[in-house]
Amino acid sequence: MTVRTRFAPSPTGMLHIGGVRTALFSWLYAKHHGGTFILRVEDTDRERSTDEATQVILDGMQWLGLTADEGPYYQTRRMDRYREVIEQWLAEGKAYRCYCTKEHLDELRARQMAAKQNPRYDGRCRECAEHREGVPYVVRFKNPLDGSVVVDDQVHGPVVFENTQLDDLIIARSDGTPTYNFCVVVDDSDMAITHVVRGDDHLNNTPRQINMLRALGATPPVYAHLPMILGADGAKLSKRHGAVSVLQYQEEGYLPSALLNYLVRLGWSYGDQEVFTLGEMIQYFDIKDVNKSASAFNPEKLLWLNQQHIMNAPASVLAVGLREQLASLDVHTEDQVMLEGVANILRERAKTLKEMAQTGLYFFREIDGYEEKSAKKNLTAEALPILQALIQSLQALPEWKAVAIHDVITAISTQFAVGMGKVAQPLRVAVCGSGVSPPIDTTVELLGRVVTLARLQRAQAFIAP
RNA sequence: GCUCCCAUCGUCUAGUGGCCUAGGACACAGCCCUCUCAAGGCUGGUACACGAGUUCGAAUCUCGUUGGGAGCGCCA
Repeated sequence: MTVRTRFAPSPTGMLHIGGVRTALFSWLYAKHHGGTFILRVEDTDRERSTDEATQVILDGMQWLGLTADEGPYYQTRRMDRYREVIEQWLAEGKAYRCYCTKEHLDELRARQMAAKQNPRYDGRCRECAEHREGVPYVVRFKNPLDGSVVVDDQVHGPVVFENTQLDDLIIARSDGTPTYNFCVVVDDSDMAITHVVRGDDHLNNTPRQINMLRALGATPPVYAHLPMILGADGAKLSKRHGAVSVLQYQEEGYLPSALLNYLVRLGWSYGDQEVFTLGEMIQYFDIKDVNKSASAFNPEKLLWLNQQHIMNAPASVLAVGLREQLASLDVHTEDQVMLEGVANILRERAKTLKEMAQTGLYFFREIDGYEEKSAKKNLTAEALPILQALIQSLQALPEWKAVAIHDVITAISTQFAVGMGKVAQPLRVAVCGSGVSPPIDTTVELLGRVVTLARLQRAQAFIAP
C-alpha cells in the first residue's frame, strides 16, 4: 500500500513555522516511503477564509519546495459530497436532527461545568426523530454511547478515550454547511489518506474522527500527532517570535533548506548530526523517531544553520538570492560573475543573504564615504606614502591575481619596515570604506584593477585634499 | 472544573536498566590561527522537576506530587 499523507491548512491566517513544520514532517514521511503528498485547503469557514491567505500558503509551500503531488483540493468545492454523506447518515440513522437552541446549549454547558463535569451535549434530540417543519436544526453524529477508542498514535503510543466522555458533535450547521471534523473525515476517507500527521492539539479530536470514519465504513488512517512549537520564551508561539509568514524568512535572506533543516530538528534528531541536506532528511526521517515534548523556537540556531547552508550552497543558488536582496537595496545587477564571486567570498561571513548584500555593497556600487573610526585610524598622513606605493605597484602588476596582489602587500610592508596590517588596513578602508572585509588580496582581485586604483586615489584625496 | 498530553544543560537534543563522574549542537567565555571580519580548531561552565517503589544496579521501569500544554464552539 502506498503511503498517502496530507497537509491541510485553513486559510484563516498566515502560514507560519508551526504549520511549515507539520507540512515538512508530512512531506518527509511521504517522500521517505516513495508516497504521495497531498495539499488540501480547509476553507469551510467562509467568514474567516481569504483568497490572500490561500495564496500566501501556496507561495510559502512553493518557496520551501514542499510541492504537492496532488491538490490543492478545496473543501468549499466539495460541498455536494459532504451533503451527500449527511443525507445518507440521516437516512441510515447514523446522524440526527437536533432542534436544541443555542441558548439551551449554553445553559447546559454552564450547568455541567458548574457541576464539575465534562461539558457535553446531553443527547436530548437523539431519539426523537420527528421532523419539525420550519424549525431550524443542526445535524449531529450519533457517537457510540459506550466502549472506548484507542488511538494508536505513532509518536505518543496508544491513547485511550472513553466514548462516555465524547458527545454527539455537530456535523452540519443550521444553515446546512458542514463542520470541520466532519469534512476532515470525509476527505481523509475519500482521498485515501494512509497517514495523518498533524499538531498534537488535534489529539483530542481524533477519537471522534475515528468513530465517524467507522460510520463511513472506512479504515482509519495511522495517526502521528506532532508536539507543538513554542515561542523562544517557552510560551505559545506568537508574532514576536516566529509566528510570522514563512515568506518573511525569504525576505530576511534565509535559505529554504536552512529553515527546513532547523524545523526538522525540532522534535526529531539523527544521532549528533545537525546539518542536513534535503536528501538526507528524506533518507533518515522516520515518524517513529519524533519526540513527544514541545520545543521552543530558537532564532539563533536558525541563524547559525542558515550560515551553514550558505557555506554549502552552490554559488549559482546564492547568486539568485543575493541579486534579489541587492535589488531591495536598490542595486540592480545582472553581473553573474561578480554575483557568484561575492557569494563565494562572503559565504563564510554572512548569516543571511540580506546580510551578504549589505556587507558586500561596495562590490556593486561606489562607496559612500568611510566609516569614521577606521578612517581616523588608517587613512592618516603616515598611510599616504603607502597608498602611493600601492597605486604604483598595483598599476604595474602584470597579472591581476590574488597571489600577486598579496605579494605586492608583503613587498610594501618590508619596504616600509612595517607590519602587514599597516599596509592591508589602509588599503582595506580605501577600497571597502571600513576596516572589515574578506581577505584583502581576494577582495581587491574581485573588485578589479580599475575600481581599486580609483578608490585608492580617492582615499589619497581624502587624506590630503 | 473535566478529558487528554508532556517533563535531560538557558535552548534544540543523545540516551530504551550497567558503556553516564550524562554525549553532541546553538548561545556564552577564554585561547590558537590571522592583514580586518569571519570560518575552523582547542578549552570551560551549566541539566536527568520532586518523592516513593522495583532492582545487585535507574535519566532509563511503576506509582504519586508538582509544574507546563492542548481540547471541552452551529472555529478550524
